[in-house]
Amino acid sequence: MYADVVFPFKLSPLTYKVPEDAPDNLKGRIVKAPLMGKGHYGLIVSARNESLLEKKKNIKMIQEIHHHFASESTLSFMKWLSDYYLSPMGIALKSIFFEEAVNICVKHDVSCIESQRGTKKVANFQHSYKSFLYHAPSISHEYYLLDEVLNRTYPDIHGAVILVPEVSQIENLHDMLKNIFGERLCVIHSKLTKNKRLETIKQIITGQSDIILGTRSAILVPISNISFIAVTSEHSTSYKGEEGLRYNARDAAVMRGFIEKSHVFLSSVCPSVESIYNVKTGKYSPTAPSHIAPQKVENRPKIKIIDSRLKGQKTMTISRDVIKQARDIASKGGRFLFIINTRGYSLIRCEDCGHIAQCNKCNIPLVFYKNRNIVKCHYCGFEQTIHESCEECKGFNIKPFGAGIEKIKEEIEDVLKIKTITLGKDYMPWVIDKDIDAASFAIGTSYTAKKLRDEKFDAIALFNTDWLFTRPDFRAYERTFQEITMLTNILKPDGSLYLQTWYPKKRILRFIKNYDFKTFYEYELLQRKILDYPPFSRIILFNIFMKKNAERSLHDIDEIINNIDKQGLEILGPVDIASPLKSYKYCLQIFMKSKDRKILHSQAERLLIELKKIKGAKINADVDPLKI
DNA sequence: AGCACGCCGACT
DNA sequence: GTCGGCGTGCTC
Repeated sequence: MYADVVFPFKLSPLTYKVPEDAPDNLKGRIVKAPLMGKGHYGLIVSARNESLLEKKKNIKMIQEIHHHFASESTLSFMKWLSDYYLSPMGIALKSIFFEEAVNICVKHDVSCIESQRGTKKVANFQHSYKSFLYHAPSISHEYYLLDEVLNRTYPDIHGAVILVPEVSQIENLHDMLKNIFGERLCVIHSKLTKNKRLETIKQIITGQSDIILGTRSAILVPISNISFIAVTSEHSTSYKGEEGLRYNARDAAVMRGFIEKSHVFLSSVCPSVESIYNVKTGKYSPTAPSHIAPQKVENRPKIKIIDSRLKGQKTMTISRDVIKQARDIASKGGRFLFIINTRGYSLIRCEDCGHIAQCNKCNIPLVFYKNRNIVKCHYCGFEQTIHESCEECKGFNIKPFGAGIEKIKEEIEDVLKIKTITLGKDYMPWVIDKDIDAASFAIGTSYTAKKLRDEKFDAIALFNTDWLFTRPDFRAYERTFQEITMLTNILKPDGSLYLQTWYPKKRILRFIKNYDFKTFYEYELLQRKILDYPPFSRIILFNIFMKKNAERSLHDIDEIINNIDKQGLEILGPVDIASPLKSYKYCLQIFMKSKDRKILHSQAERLLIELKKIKGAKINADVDPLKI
C-alpha cells in the first residue's frame, strides 16, 4: 500500500509506503514521514495499492499515523487552490493552517473532523449552493443585510465565514456578530501573533468556534462545516494575495461555497465588473434586504467636477472654486478633507528642458521635502540634498512641480489662515482611537483616507482624479469609480465631493457624478468585450526575475514561448519591466490570455514548467492579476 | 522547513 | 590565495 503525502513546504506530493497495520481510511490523515533524513508532518492526499514510480526503489515508510485533518471537501478545496493558482500543493496546505492543526491534533490528540461532527445539523438553508450579489447604497447597508440574514437564519447556521478586506474593518462587524453568536465567534487576520493564531485555530478545530470573522486568510480556515460565507466590499483589491499563494479570497469564497454547498453573499457599494457580469450570466443572483428601498441619488453626497484649467493663479494647486467652498465650510466650523496621492512637497522639474528629477536606481521621480531641503526616492529610500542645477541640461531653472501633502497644506494654511492636520503623521486613524478635532481640516493620501471609518466630513476635495483613470490598466475606470464611490462613505449625506480634473468632459466622471452605475457597467462591459479583457477572457501573468544575463535568457524564453500551443490562446511579451523585487535587478513579464480557462491553465502549467528550467531565474505566476 | 551545495567579499 | 555570507536546489 502506498500513500501520497503533502508537506507544508514548496513541494508537490511525495509517495511513501504505508505500514501493514495502518487503518484503512487514510485519506486526509496527518502522518509523520521521513524527509531529508528527518521526520516531518504531512497530509495523506491519496492512497493506492501500487506505486506509480516503480522505478524508484527506496520508497520510505510512513512513521506515524494520526487523526484526520481534511475532509473530502477540504481536500478538493486545497487541490483547487493549488491547481488554479499554479502553486505546489504544499503551499496550499501551509496556507490552510496545516502547521497549526498539526500542533493541536498531534499534541492534544484531537481530530479536526470528528470534533466538529457533533454540530452538524442539516437545515433547509444548507446544502444548496448559491451565490448572491448585493449592490449596496452604502457600507452600512452591507452590514444591515448581513445582520438581517444572520438574525433570520442563525439557528440553522453551522459554520460561517465573514470576510472584510482590511483588519481595521473587523471592528465594524465584531459587536454585531458577537450579539448574534456570542462565544461561537472568533477572529482571524494576518496581524495576530503566532500564539493568538494558534489559539484561534484550536478553537475552530475543537468546535468551540464555528463563526469566523476575518480578512483574506479567514476563507482558508480548517472548518469542516460551512453553511454561510459573506464577502463584504467584494470589489476590494485587498482580497488578492501578492505573495505566497496568490489567491483571491472572494473567488476562493465562491469556490469553497460551491464545494461545501453553502450560500455565498457578496456585497459592495461598487461591485467589481466581474461580479456584475456574473449576475448577468446567472452565476450569481442579485439580492437586497426586503425593507430597504434603493437609495435615491438626491440623498447621496453631491459630486462636483472642478475644471483645473480654470483655476486661479498658476502657482496654486487648489482651484478657486474649492478654496471658496473651503472658506465657507471653515466659517461654519465644518470639516474638510483634502486628498492628494503624493507625500512630501512636490516633484522637481527643470523649467528649461522639462526634465523631472528621478532616482538613478529606480527610475521613478524623486520627491522634494521642502522643510528638510532634500529629495527622496519613495521606492528605495534614497535621500540627498537638492541639486542646484538640472542633471540633463545643467540649467539652474529648477522648480517644484506638481503637489504633495506638504504643498497642499501650505496652500490651505496660507490662503485660509487655518490650522490643518496630516493623516498618517499627526493622526493615524488605524492606530490611535481618538477623534479628530471636530473643526479640523485634514490632508491625506487616498490610502490614509481609506482607513477612516466613523469620521464624517462636510466636504472632500480630490486632486488625483486624473491619475486614477489615466493609469495604464484596463481596470482604471473601474478602480476610479470604486475609489471615488468609497469616498462618499466618509461624507455627510448633504456633503460635497470635489473632483479636480484637467479632463472635465471624460465620460467616467459623468458616470460618477450621477452615480450612474447602470450605464457605467454597460459601458465598461462593452469596452472589455471589444478589447477581449476579463471577464470576457482570463489572464495569467508571469514574472521572470533575474540577477544578470537578461539578454541571454531572452532567447531561451522566446524558444519556450514558440513551443507553446497557441490554439485559443494569446501570449504577449516578454517585456522588460522595472523589477518589483529589490533583490533582483531584471524582470521580464509574460501575459497569457484566453477565453477558455481550461486551455489557459493547461498551457500556463506547461509554460511554468519550462520557465523553471532556466537557471538562475525565479518565476512568479499570477492568476487573475489585479495589478497590470 | 532544513540541510547541502555554490558563487562573490574581507581576511590571514 | 582561503573563510564564510546566504541565495538557490532538493527532498519519496
